[in-house]
Amino acid sequence: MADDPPPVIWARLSSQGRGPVRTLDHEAITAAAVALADADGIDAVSMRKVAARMDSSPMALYRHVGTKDDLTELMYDAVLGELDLTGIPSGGWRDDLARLAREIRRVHHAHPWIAGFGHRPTLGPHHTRFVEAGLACVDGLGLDIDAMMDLLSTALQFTRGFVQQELGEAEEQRRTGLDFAAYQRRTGPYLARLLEEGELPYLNRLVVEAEDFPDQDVVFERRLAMVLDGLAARIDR
Amino acid sequence: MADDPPPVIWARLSSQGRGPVRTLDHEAITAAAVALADADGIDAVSMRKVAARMDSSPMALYRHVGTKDDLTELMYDAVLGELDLTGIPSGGWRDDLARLAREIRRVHHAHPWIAGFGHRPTLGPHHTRFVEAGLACVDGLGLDIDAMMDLLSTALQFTRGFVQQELGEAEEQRRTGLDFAAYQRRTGPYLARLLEEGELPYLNRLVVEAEDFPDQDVVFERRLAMVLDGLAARIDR
DNA sequence: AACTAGACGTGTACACCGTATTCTTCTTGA
DNA sequence: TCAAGAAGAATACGGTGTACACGTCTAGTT
Repeated sequence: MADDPPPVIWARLSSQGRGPVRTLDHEAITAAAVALADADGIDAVSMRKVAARMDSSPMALYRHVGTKDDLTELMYDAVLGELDLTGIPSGGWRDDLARLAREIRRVHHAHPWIAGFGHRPTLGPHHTRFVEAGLACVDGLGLDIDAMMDLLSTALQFTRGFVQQELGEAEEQRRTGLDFAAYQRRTGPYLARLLEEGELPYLNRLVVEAEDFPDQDVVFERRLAMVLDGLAARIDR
Repeated sequence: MADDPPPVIWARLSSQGRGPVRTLDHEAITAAAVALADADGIDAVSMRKVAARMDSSPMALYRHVGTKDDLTELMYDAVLGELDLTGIPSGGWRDDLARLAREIRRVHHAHPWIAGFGHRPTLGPHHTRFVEAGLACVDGLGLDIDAMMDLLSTALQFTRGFVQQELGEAEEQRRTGLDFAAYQRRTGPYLARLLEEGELPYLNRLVVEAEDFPDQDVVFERRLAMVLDGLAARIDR
């Protein structure tokens, strides 16, 4: 046996053994990192700052997380722990999927920094719990597991795409410290010049005709309903 | 007048004036950065490495891009320039939107690093061209601009959500240098332990019953068709 | 009861990052 | 002719992730 690869982070969450009593554990570290990201954005999460927030030293964290990527994976799963899945599945697939989608969107609003994550599937406890709940919503419809996954994933992939775009601009404003007015002041002159050239009729219609500040909750519900209509057509087939 | 805010990058693409002849311009810088990202991933794109690739110095780039965020915006728009929009709109909204979605997915496969971007709307020439083409696809259906945007955005937001998940795992593998076998070797034992505990019936069904290596092209088309079915229901209403 | 293997946290160090500042060199408009 | 100012280079600063060596504390073994 040469080199066992380093096991996945979820298999490394060991308990107290030999040695000094712990002053740190991965849960406290994760919580500190999440708090930092919530307060100052994901860019503010550095091993040094997390350590400082815990009155510890940067390298001490590496006893518990292995690498910064591990920490971000822990952060992501921790946030998924805030999903409210009570009463799911209820038996009505459409309402259940809509609830899941709204919950996903809700935690993204609570922690906008997760929108930038790759969202690769992990084996974290909260993520697996979420997948279980999601597939349970589309069980009993006479579909095989692949078709069930199609339904669930389509709804959730749309949701994440929506949220990513929705929060992208907001996060950018927070990151650069510019509010929307400042953004418009910056963008306006160039936008005006573009429109004057007259080559962009639809961009022009967007500026002139589109609702100015649409309620994103309403927009989300409208588009989600369309997606769910598409799933319904598949189920009734 | 105190401090004009620095204008948006697209308004700063000046031409030669007084001073030494340029050896750099934003197009060459962008191309070098994109090539670097394609070859070694987005993390390899640093001002120093881009400069080195151009036999220049890091600070020379700042004559042309202002900030690294500007450079990434230029990179993103440059990649959108690879979208093939010929013949769009053709008059059939469903085929057109499907083509747009496939094109978006195609450029993501060609440049996987763009999946991690916030995708906030920019005023880059290729992005605006893309929006124009997209809205043209859903024009003439008797819908106002907001409803048109709903149709287009729903299709594209699903697409980006799909692609982001699809490429997340692949990018992670490339970044960590682990192929799928190594990933499974790493993940397998923990996954097996999870399944043995018997609390995750659907995860178990996924492992046992799901198709092992589904063709992602097929999966994408299947889900995209569902989404477009949902849009059709809205249009025919 | 004594010993020791190993876990825990610390300090230092290295290579790298984005970019502010300063400087020399070159071109062009007046 | 000449000054204004743009291009690019050099240097430097404060930040990053983390490798490595170290002293300290404890649980299990002898």
